[in-house]
Formats: sequence, structure tokens, C-alpha cells
Amino acid sequence: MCGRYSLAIPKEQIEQRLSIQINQALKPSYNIAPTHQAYVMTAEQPLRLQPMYWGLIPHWSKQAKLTGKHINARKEGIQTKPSFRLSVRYRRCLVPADSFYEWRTEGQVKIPYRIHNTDLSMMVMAGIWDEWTDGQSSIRTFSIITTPPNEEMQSIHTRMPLFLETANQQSAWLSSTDLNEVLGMMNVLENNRLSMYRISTELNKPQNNYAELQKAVPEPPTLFS
DNA sequence: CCAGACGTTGTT
DNA sequence: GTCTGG
DNA sequence: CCAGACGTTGTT
DNA sequence: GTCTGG
Repeated sequence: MCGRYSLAIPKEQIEQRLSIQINQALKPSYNIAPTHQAYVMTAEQPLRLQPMYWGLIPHWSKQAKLTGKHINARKEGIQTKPSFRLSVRYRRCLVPADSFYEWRTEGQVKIPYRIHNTDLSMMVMAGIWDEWTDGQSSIRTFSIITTPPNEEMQSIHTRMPLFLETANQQSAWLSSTDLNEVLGMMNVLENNRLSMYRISTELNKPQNNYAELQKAVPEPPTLFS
């Protein structure tokens, strides 16, 4: 879950939500796919966004290959997973988004839906990151934490991203040293916080990236309506 | 001891 | 069907 | 996450 | 790097 998302809002909106100054031009993306670069915020460099590749590569991996294997990390049991345990303890990050995407399969066709905050505010997803280096070069990568869905998200999928709604949650996720306390303060998202609508299958191609991808497509009429 | 894995989602 | 690439 | 490839010999 | 399986 959460295998595709977007961040294409004005940077002022990001600055306001994260209480930071962004002294760089941001590349908007309407279609962030695994292995793409996206912006995250870490405690290490808390005053700015930094680009990292989506799909965590553990620092001990033999190859710095973007396999897209670790785009998500389950919150449950994360502390015991070799690929994630050090990152979740020492290298957590905030992943800003304006929406994420999920698919419904109709026959052979995969129909994408855009899911955003009902109040249109920016989303902050919980992430972890790692840095792989071999002396020559280094690469930073991240993963998005997932949780069981709340009631309304169950209709579309079996998992959902972990959202950090309050500034308190965000700062704890970034810099608290008490991991169990941090994990404990993340509650199930209330219903009605998220809204979704059908969009074009043009989203399916990871290389497509333009604003029209987020345009609503009407649900086709069913046989009995 | 060494070798090999180390992850997630969703599946008619 | 399954793996790789983006 | 989805889309697209999935192979060999021999070579312009 | 660290854990599990043999």
C-alpha cells in the first residue's frame, strides 16, 4: 500500500505546514513512483527538504540498486526487521504529500483513485531513511510506514500510510529518542479525514507527470442506476 | 561453523 | 506467471 | 504501485 | 550489519 503519491502544491503551503523555510525550487510531482526521487525532512537537516530515492536500500546492502523492494515498512514488528530496525530507531523522516493513489480492479482494468485530506491540507506521512555508501558515492533512500486501514479505507485497501496529523506527532516522529512512546502516540486515523475520487488510468504509467492526472473522472453509471 | 536472507502488497 | 524498471 | 519484458547467435 | 537455517 501506498505505492504511488504526489507532492505538487506551492512550497508556501509546505513551509507553513512543516514550519520551515525552503530556499530551493521544488520540482512538483503528480506521480511519485517507487525509485523516483521525492522530498523528505529529517532531524539531521530539519530546516529544509532533501531529495531521496523512494525504496529504502539498507546501508549493508551489497549493491546500491534501486529495486523498489522497500517502499513500505509495516509499523507492526518494524523494530525486529533487519532492514528497518536501525532506521526506525535513528533515522525517521517526514514525507510530505498532497495525495496518495490506490487502485480498484474492474475486470482487467486498474482504475486509480486519488486520496487526499478532506480539508485539502497537506499530508505528512511517517517515513524512515538510510544512507548507502561505498566510499566512492552515496545514496539516500526512504520508505513509508504503513498501518492497518481505518474503517473507511478498508473499502479500498488492506493497508494505509501512517499519517502524522499534529505538530506534536511530527516532532516526536522526527526527534524523540523513545521509540516505543513514539509508536504509541500514533493513533488510527479518524474516519472522514480522507476523501477519494476516481482519476484517469493515465496515472498508471509512472513516467506520466502532469496536473491533469489529478482531474476527477466521473464514475461510469452502473447497470441499475 | 558458514550460507543465505534480510520486504510489502495483494492473489482468480 | 514472474521479474525488472521506473 | 503499474508497465513491460521475458532470448540467442552473430554482427551493420 | 545481524539473524536464521542447516
